Amino acid sequence: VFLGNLLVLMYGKCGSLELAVESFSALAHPNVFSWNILIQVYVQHGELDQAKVWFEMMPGWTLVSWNSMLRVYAHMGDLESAKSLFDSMPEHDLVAWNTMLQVYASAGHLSELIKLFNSSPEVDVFSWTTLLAGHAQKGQVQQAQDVFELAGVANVVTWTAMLKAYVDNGKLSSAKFLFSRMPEWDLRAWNVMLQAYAQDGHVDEAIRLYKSMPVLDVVSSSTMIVALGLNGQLQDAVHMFESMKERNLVSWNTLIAVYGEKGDVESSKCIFDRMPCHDAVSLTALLTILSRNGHLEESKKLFNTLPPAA
RNA sequence: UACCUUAGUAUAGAACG
Repeated sequence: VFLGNLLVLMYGKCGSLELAVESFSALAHPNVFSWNILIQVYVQHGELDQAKVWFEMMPGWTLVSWNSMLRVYAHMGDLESAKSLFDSMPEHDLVAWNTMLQVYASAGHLSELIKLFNSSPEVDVFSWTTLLAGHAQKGQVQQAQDVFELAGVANVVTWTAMLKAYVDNGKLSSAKFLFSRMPEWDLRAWNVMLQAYAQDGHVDEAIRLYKSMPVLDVVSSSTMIVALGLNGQLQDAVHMFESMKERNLVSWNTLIAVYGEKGDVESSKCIFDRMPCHDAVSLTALLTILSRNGHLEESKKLFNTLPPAA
């Protein structure tokens, strides 16, 4: 069972729901861990409704199960269900409180978030970071900064959340300063800084940072594609795309959008056709590009190929 | 003894402002 659990987890992390479920069903006697892992896998794949179904099907629950379900509600934005689950849980640990904080944060209920933070019996770096991000998301940079300074605990995630707060609110110089003072950097931190340069049109700085990064991923690349493409270096953007070893849906969608911004409808279409699969973003991107450039008929035609909505 | 849960990154549109 122990090894079987690990297997379910591994499949879940490495992409395949089917394999994960298969190995779950292969377990002769799944225990609470197995069930918790199964739910977790579904959450990671965004299959929230199914995660809930599994949760209700479980023979028994632990704190971890309830916490996982709280997270499901957080993702669904279902504040009421989250609240009532939280209230009906027989006990709460720090993770439960933190997850509930996250519920309010993702629902955008800042005042409730603050209230709950203040009534938490105990807080840690997770709680502080959630509080910080909650303020940032509402554009309250100064308050976010206050939280950052008040916290007294900060790890690379906290620093990055603060960095993002500056970036999202157009404070590039503060962002640069903070970035230079970070005790350590990881891929996400670099990517946020890259994004800062990209959205401000500082292509050269972006390129310099990109070249100095010890690790890169698909996020770094698509960020650079936008930076290059929208700032007069479309060729380089395309070149970067073509030389990517791994692409995901976002990589493709990004290039479609960049071509669209440049009014190059043909190339957008071409990329769209080359993609291995599409999602709602790819479709709406191409639809708007077509219609904005006077290809209304073609846009309609594409729209009509869509399966009827649920 | 061992396995599970919480915070920070990229792409389209729409709404609110």
